[in-house]
Amino acid sequence: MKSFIGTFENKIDSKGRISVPATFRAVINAKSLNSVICYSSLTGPCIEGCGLDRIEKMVEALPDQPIPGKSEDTIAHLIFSSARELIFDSGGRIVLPNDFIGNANIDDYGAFVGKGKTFQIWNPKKLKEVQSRMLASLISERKDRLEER
Amino acid sequence: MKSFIGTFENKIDSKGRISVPATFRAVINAKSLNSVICYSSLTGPCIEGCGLDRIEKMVEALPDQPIPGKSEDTIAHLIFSSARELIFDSGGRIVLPNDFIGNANIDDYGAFVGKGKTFQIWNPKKLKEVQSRMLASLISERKDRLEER
DNA sequence: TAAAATCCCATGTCATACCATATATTTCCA
DNA sequence: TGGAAATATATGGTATGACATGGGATTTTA
Repeated sequence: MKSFIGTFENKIDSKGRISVPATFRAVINAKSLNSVICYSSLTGPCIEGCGLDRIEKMVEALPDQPIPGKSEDTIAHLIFSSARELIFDSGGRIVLPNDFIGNANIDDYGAFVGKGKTFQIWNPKKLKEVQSRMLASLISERKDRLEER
Repeated sequence: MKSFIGTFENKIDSKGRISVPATFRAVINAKSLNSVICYSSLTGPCIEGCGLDRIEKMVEALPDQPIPGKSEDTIAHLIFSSARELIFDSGGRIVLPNDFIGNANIDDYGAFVGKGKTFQIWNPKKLKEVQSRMLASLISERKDRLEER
């Protein structure tokens, strides 16, 4: 498997540890990695994650001479500065830093959400809210398009 | 055979296992795959399925930016988050996750419906209802068109 | 030296890989 | 052309191993 797909809900213990779903670990292992890179999402209350390889690609894509005010550059710096490498323990768990947990409003359970090249970690409750909102907007969009005819 | 065609009704056992029709398996095997990717349909009460190759194409097609656009993000969220790789056992069966079964209102039998590049799994009863409704609306549309002449 | 972070081992549950059987379908020979 | 053997397919059951999670030991840092 090359892509992160599926949703998996796992427990966060008192030490902030959470099991990375085995299928996600398989994606990472296929790249001969044993860690994930995580950072606070810029688009919503969740934690974003991916393999180190994707970060490196983002670095390559950046212009060498940063142009002040250029938004991609600003965004990249925001991501890089908050990103952390979280290494799997022998059981396939990672420790979620407190600021990440706080930013994502996570308490005792975390929902891993596959998004293809990346994944996200959500408060399960919040995730359901957002997803139903997304579904609703998709349906209303379709309706609009039909009515346009 | 390259496309999923035909309808096949198979039993679901107590573990959620169901035989994938041999002709569908042949389509998958022709791509040197031994699994199907399934996800809850966004358009009706059924399970959608295809080969991993189709999903990977979708992943590649999505722009990979630090901050994704809203509509791409919605699609990625709704499809990839519910998608799962279901691997054939030695007898050519897959295990249907419970949430898929619930979403599609399936109980003891599942109907595989070929749709060309994809297939669907339905509650056989529900499928008949929907199909007869489709047929009826198609006939009435034709009638309208004939009367216009 | 105390507190926190990291590593290592231990356990119960559940999924799945494997084997077995029955039914349907095809093939091949009389 | 008919019938029997061989094959493929669908379905049932079991046991092993993987996975998620808990706790303690060791190391690091403040």
